[in-house]
Amino acid sequence: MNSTDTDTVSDYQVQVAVPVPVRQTFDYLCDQCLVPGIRVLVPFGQRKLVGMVISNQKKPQGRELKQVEAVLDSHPSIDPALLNLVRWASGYYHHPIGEVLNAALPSLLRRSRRLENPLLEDQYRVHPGLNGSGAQAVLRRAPQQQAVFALISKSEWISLSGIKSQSGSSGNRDFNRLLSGLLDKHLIEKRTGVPGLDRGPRNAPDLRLTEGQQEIVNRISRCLGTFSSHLLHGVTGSGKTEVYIQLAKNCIERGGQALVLIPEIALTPQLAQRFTDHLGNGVCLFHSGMTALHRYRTWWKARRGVATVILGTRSAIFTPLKHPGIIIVDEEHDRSFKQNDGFRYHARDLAIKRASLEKVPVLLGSATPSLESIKNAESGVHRIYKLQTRIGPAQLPRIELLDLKRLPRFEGLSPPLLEAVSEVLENRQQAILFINRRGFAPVAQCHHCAWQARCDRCDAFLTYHRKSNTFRCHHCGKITGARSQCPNCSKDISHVGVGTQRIENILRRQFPRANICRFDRDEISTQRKLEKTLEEITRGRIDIIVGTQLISKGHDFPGIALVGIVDPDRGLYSTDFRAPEYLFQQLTQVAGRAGRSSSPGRVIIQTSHPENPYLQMILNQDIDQFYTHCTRERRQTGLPPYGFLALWRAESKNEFAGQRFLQYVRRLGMHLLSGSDPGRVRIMDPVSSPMEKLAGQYRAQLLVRSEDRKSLHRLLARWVRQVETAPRSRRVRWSIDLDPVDLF
DNA sequence: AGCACGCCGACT
DNA sequence: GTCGGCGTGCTC
Repeated sequence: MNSTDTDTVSDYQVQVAVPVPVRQTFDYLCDQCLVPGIRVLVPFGQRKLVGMVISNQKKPQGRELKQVEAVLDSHPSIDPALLNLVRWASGYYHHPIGEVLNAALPSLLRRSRRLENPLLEDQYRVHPGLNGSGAQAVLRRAPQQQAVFALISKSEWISLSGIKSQSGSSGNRDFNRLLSGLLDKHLIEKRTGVPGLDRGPRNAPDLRLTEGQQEIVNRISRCLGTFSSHLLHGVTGSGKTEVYIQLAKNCIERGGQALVLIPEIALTPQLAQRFTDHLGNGVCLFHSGMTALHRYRTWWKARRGVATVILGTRSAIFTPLKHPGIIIVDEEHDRSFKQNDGFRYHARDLAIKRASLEKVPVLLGSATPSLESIKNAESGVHRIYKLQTRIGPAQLPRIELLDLKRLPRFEGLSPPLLEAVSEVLENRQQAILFINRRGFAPVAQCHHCAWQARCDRCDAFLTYHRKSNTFRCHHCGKITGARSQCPNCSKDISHVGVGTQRIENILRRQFPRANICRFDRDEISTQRKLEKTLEEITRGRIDIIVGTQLISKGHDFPGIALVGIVDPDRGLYSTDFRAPEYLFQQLTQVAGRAGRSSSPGRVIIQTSHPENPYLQMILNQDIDQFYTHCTRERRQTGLPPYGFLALWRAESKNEFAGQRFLQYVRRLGMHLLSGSDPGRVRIMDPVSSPMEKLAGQYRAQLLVRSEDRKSLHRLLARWVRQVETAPRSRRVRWSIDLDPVDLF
């Protein structure tokens, strides 16, 4: 253990976080002073792990420690502000710091790989000592090489990827061989370099702001350089994106970088294009659909200050910023900002925390802000701005309810809705039919013996998919071949309920001449298809779009005259206390797709419960009434944002193990509560999850409620520690979810 | 999480 | 007699 066999003297001791699910760090010796944020390779039991230095101290003391095996970074790969965010998140979410760090690092750096510039590439140019005609002669009998040579001679220093993209789709030529051929003949030369970044905006259309938009930009811009938080509540189509872009522009002019978070990759192509149009290709993307290398490149550019705007999803909240300027969270209310496995963080909340640590403003924007943000605005935490009118000639759509109790239906569609669609077609406009359910029908059953197609791994029905003739479980993803006869009595199976495929089907029969497209995850499976479909819709080549919530998020279609909501009723009767909020947000968002040009647009909602108060509020587009109503309800019941929740979850292959474990967790918690100050914390009883069986696992949960955050956290800090060290915790998979959004 | 150690059942 | 099941403990 001592350093007698080597000449090194371990003068330093470092505290290292290691990616193991243990709420604890480990100390190592090393012969140089390592600053926090540096990655190290350390021996850990029988293995070697990549860990990160959290703190250092001069004097090693006490017991024998192991040596750091290798230092992987010469500069911290996580800067101090980001490390503070990680520390804070680890404490707030009661999650092991090593795993939080893992979420914060690009995946390539989680391995024992040294920090290297991922932008370096081989570049080629025509050999400077060459005159034009010489090459022609040499390459007369090598047409392929000649083509590549011609390409290279057109530009100064071109990379392999540049050559590939410029040569078009002419087969898979072996460019490496052709290039080495040219190199051998000394016709071209090679270097390793970083591609230049043409930073200016291209074909930038005018960014003309309305008075309202400009006023908001001005007020927030005045806050650049210090922490402040802002909520932009702007109706759909009111031009929030222009506000973001102008703010980013102002921030860049002051030498800062803008971090922009968006809910899903689904809407990146359009949004990314608008940002690059105005801000040039300093705009970089970061989302899970990219390769690890591409994400690493964005990470690198952000850290070097080369990227001026980082546009990304949830996990982008951890991209390093050399000159942090502003953080923007678009569609702030969206649930996809919450990570729902492993390290369960909320990117919007981390954005606010990060802004305060980096001392920059944070802007949350939405047409339907979360109740959390509304409350924060009312209590003065956020400054609030409103955009209540649409830009240009566009007006907000008219909303109508159709009472399904009085109407016949054809495969889910009532005559007045079909009539409205037909009217839209006659006027050569476009319609969206919204049904938040994929597949053909959600239930397949036999009318004779009551057999129903169920998933054997989940408590759920199988959804029939007609196109592939399969039964699919939308919860665990299992796919089986569909059957048309009942397995018990061999009678024909009938399909109950509607999904996008069934609606598409009936529409094709009703309107055979219309161009109909389905817009759901099954149909829009790749980025490529998404872009293609969006373009077809924008060009007016599609008449009717049948879509799930995939269609409701952020897209800006000019020609939608009608939005039909086929079945909102599922959202009216849910056990989740946030169901009304989600329903309101979802319907408002999808209704917002209508009437984005001069004609106002129509929204028709079919429902069997037209008297429902929430539907009435949506009908009247009375956002204030909705928020007042919900706020009062949450306040009375002590639910978020007027109360704080934590949720223990446990799952096991054994039907009862989860609940038994949570029963034990509850006893520990009650004991802790009785010992010290009870605060205002209440521990509920363990229950099985709303869908108890999922992917073969039985799931249970235990809700903890508190009137104040402090007592909840004080309790959890000790509680989690006890649970973690209890041997029986190893018999189930358990986790703690702070501020849970889905109580499933 | 992984990996080792340890103590019980069915195998060449 | 051993191979391997997974319960338990530990990782600076």
